[in-house]
Amino acid sequence: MEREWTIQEAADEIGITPHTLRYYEKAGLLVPVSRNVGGHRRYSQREIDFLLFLTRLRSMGMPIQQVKKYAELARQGKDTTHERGQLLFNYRKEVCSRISELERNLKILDYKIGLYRQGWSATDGDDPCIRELRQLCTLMKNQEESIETEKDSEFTRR
Amino acid sequence: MEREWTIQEAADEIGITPHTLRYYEKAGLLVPVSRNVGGHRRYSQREIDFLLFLTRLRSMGMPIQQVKKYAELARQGKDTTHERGQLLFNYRKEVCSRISELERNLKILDYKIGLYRQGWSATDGDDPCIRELRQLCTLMKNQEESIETEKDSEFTRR
DNA sequence: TACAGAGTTAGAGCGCGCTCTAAGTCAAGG
DNA sequence: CCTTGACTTAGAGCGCGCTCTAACTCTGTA
Repeated sequence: MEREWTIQEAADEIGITPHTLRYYEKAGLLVPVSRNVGGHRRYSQREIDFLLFLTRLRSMGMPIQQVKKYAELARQGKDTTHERGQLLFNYRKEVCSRISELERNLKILDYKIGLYRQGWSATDGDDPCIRELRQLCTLMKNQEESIETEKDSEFTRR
Repeated sequence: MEREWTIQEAADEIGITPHTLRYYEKAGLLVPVSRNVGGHRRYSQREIDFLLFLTRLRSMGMPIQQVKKYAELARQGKDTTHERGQLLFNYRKEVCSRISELERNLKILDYKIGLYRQGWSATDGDDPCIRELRQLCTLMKNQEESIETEKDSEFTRR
């Protein structure tokens, strides 16, 4: 076996464009990939798998720089296992709080949609529950501001 | 009463900067706000409330253009009630699918974190469950691609 | 009245993450 | 061998959402 993929094949497999794949390489998300005699890139299963995971991180919203950090650690091998775990664990917390922020904001959206379903419009006068909505919005805003993620808290190798 | 807010006060209330507030006005998210004799902006409670809601939309990730669309409809008054409801309802669906995408990706993250907790590293050889992870990643990728939101489906004024 | 500090404008700049271009090289079927 | 299409590079461009600058004006307290 030892199958190899061209850049187009790899891109299709991963769900990005060849452009982006080269960009990721230049940006340091991957170590320069091997080439055939003519200088064309050839991707191994291992690289595809790694990229599949990196694109999951990206699609969760992890910034390129942080993905790069993770990739560099992974390249450095075993010594960085714990640090990588910590990095992913911290990011997990971020994702969780983003999810709950979305869910909190969704409540406001649902409240408004509810009003619209009843045919309400601002020109009827104030939103009947404007005070509640105002409170809700201000609350959300403040909760966002107060999210000071206490870092490195609970990830430990057991 | 009829309290008015300066741009700085309004910005503090809403949780953005005066710069951004002016930018929103220029971008058409608000109709040009009233001025005092010297030409300084003065915000009313009504405008603050409206902005509080718009910033909720923004922090859910709604693009400026779409927020603008909503704001324009709101300005046009009662006739657009249903359309505004529809707009918010469609966006609600988007937010929901983003949340579930995040949750699906979180599973992959948790899986990896689990491996790291056990002290695993890529240099030990392949991820012990690489086939599963690969499958999982590919699956996520495909689910993302196949989200073709059937628009305008279920919002109806009852 | 003076003066610090807050406000005004048009427009430039920036960080992010791609995305595309141009000009050239390689691969492979007929 | 020729041709077509995929690949290569360095670097420019872009869309988004702010964010800042410069040069100026207004406000309000001492």
